[in-house]
Amino acid sequence: MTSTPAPGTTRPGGRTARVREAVLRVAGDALAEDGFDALDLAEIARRAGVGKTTVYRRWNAPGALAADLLADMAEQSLPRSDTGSLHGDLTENARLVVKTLTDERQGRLFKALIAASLCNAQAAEALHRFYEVRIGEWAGCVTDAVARGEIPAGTDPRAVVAAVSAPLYYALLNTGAALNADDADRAAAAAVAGARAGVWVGEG
Amino acid sequence: MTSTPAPGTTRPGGRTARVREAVLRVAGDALAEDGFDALDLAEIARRAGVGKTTVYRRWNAPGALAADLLADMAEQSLPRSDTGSLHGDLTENARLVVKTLTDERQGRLFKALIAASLCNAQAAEALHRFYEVRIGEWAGCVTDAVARGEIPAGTDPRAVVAAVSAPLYYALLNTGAALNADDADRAAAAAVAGARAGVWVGEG
DNA sequence: GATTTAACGGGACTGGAGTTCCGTTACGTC
DNA sequence: GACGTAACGGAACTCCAGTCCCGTTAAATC
Repeated sequence: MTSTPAPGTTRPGGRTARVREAVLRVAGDALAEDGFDALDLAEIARRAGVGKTTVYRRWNAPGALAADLLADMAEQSLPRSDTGSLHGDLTENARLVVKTLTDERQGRLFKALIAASLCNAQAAEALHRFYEVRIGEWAGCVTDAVARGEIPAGTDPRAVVAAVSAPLYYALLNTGAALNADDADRAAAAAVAGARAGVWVGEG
Repeated sequence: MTSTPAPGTTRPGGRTARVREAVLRVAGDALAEDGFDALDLAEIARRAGVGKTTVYRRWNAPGALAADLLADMAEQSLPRSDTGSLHGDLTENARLVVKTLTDERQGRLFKALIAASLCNAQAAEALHRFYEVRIGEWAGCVTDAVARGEIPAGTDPRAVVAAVSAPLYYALLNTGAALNADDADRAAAAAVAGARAGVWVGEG
């Protein structure tokens, strides 16, 4: 389809990389401050000290910019816990999620990125990949628990990790309920209870 | 602040009601088809056979239109199940949610409305109210289960109902995983396991 | 370090979303 | 059924997000 390669791919060196870094940083700030619908590429360019044309050429839509930011975030991996018990590990995971979502900047940023994913196919794909990566990073807690005999063999690790985050995001997005450390602990405890009961044994 | 009352409140009769109905129906179609970011009030007016000025006067922002649609949807209550067991009730609830979210039109509409809620404060409030209403409608399943002695006294009914939907929305929004009846059954089973384990005893 | 051209950047341009103005219609009230 | 005015609707207007054009800079390759 596109006979010409996408801008930034042929010469990803010095200047191009600096422009991308500056734009992504400013875009993150703008998304956290004003939300996805207020994302104005001209404003981003001005704040990043970059030509407006450049931003429109490399990220022709706001959704593509959000997608690129998500791809960048997915690369910044943070290590999982290993407390020795499934309950301990998942509780730490849940508290980390709550800490992130209740952080002023981070919480707004995640909301904006989810909004972007609901408005743009590229951003949607990038967001899904981001969560696949994050879930994969914590899946080891579950396989370790299986090895220790805490939960049944055949338990789907990703489903358990997803079950921890799910009620926290449901509160953030659907009900709008405020989150605290108790919510994190309950989310982890519910996931452990489900795993012990064998709810996620034998998936696809 | 606003000395003049909002348009549509003083004379909510015939014509005004017809305009609102036509605009909300068309807005729902447009949101399901093209998503929230593509919502164009001029286009809505044209399709609804209504003056562009009228739409801008009554719903000055796309988010307000989404909020009004959500308020309308919240009024259309649908009854909960009563199968005689918590597991049976929650499974029916979960399957209903999956059926809704996997429906071509409904799934897209909900995504668009959640996007709207992430871009606009009015829409956010309306969405949160919508889910509070929906959760409240099914809370009786949990209080019944407590009365039957299936789960511990003091269990928070709303938390249990929310726990059923949470993983389904997490799949829809965060991971992008396709949903099926098995996912519904597992969501319900996990909520039951958590409730039996007393995870949601003694909240707020 | 010379050459090629990918990528950047300023400035002019354009299309359409959103606003304003004002005449028309019909809801609510007596 | 007559009146006052809330709400509707057409048309002209404004403003700026997004595009286009073309000259400039610097990354990649030899």
